[in-house]
Amino acid sequence: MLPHKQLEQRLQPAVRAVLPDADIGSVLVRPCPDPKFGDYQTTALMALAKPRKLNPRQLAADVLARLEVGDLCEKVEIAGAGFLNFRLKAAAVAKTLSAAASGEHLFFDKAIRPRTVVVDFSSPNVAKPMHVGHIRSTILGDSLARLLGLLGHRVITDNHIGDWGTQFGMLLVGWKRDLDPTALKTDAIAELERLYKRVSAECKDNPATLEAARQELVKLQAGDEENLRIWREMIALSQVQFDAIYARLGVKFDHTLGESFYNPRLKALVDELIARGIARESEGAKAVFFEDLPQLKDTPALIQKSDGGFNYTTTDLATLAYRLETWRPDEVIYVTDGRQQLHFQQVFAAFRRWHPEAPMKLAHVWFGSILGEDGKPFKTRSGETVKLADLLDEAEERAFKVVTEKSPDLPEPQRREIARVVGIGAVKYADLLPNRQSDYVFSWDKMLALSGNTAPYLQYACARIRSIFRKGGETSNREPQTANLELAAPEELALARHLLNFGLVLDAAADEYRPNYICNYLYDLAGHFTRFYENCPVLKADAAERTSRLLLCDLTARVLKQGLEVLGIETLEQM
RNA sequence: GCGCCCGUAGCUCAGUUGGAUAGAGCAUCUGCCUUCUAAGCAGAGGGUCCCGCGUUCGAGUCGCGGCGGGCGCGCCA
Repeated sequence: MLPHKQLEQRLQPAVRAVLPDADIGSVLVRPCPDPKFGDYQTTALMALAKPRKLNPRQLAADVLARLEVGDLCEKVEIAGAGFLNFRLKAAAVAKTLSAAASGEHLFFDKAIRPRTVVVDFSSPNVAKPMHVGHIRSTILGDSLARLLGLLGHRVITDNHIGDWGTQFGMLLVGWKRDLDPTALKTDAIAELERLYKRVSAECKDNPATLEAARQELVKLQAGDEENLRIWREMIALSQVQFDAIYARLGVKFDHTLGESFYNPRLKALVDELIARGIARESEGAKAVFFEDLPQLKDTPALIQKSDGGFNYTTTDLATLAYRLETWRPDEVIYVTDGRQQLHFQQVFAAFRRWHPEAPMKLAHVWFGSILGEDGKPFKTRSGETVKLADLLDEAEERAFKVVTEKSPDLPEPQRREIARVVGIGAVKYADLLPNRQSDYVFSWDKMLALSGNTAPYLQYACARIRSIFRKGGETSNREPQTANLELAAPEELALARHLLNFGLVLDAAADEYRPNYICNYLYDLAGHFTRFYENCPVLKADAAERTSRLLLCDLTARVLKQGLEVLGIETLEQM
């Protein structure tokens, strides 16, 4: 068991003995903000003392009197207003490292109660190019899915693509009137986009075109065979594009059940909600009202339009019902931008009324918008969005220039491969590092930066470690020599102690759906490693020290690699 | 009008049950490659955490009121 958990396990009964009514679940042990205070601390005693009007330092002393941690820690200190500070014995740190080296754990624990979690993310639209607007959902969602999986949960990823809706009326008009088969072969999405824009523009000042689009849509919805065939082809062509992007990003889905998949369920859904009094007619449409919810009382959710058509609230409700009956999940997570907060509040609230017995947690994990330098939603100068494929190309190209500059002797194919891993990693990391709820201003230079707190910095640390093993003729270091594990230099101790906190960070990131905690942890880890690297020679050290340091290097590399893997970022042997 | 989010160093941003002297990156300046990869390291400068009041032993974090900005609010998704 990890030291901070052992401390909690011993601290909690001690607190209970002193304060029998206390909620010991709040008695947690966390890393100290500054190593001068110790390795771990608890601030819980001050919080417990307050409502009881106890002297917090006296309470700390009383708890301390009942606490036996001498095997793990140096003398426990009561500090400040009532902090309890723990400093691990070097032997306790070494023991945890040895356990990790022998494969018992990698400084984290699997969930005690595994859950089934559906993660809904990415959701691009058919017939449109994937652009930078899709990147956050895709990368954040993928990372959360990986993280939950690593922690032992059963994860189901589902790409709820936009394969249905009014845009298909216009696309069908364009396809029938103006399709360029050659262009379709060369770049299907560009051709579909061209058709859509052309018809869409025409609709604005030509009512006849608008009517034609409406007619094509009605025919499609009525099951017209030709329109269905064209529609299916557009989906297939789009899927090719999606797959190409996902392959580059290393993103995989268990299911791709688009909006159209739920069409057959929508009418019955609305009928049931009406019959049960959950929805009612309003101004010709059908809507769910939430008079009893202060947040939503003025914003009913439409589930059927006055023309009989359904909208995305209807589809999302049907989707939830399908997921409930198909996978029986404990939780469904939606990863979308923050502008859909109201929508998901409505969907969740409506679903609760429809299926009050369903035990699943519903989470809307939202993120901020990508803005242009003018502070408005991001577009290029010509008004286009930046295509995701172009962004990835540029990332790899810039990385290739740097690799070529730094490692001119490597053969080109290897430099290309390094550039791919570095470039894609940089893009992902740039997206995962900020707090997801912040808006951010898109900048090529920031997105593609290769120095400072970036993925390449972490990959570089990995590559340096691998280089040590290559130079030392070591393959890996799976046989720990516990007796020889010496943590003497301050840089060694700092690095070792930081390794112990990997699991704390993974748990926090999963609880709050915030992979940026992992980014910051890994950046600190790489920093600790680099300082160790600068100050503690490994291969030139004496036998015992060398063994000890190789072990430290190996564990660091494994945590870095695992951490980056959770972020969906690859590592390299050399760069 | 109602609701959600944001305001932290010149710029971009972190900041884990409220916790100890608020941290990074970029940019600027000074050092460090005959020693395991300098995509790096060491150091310097840089702060009214938007303002005010309140709760608390303790507030960037919680509450209230302002100011400034972004977004959303029935037939698009």
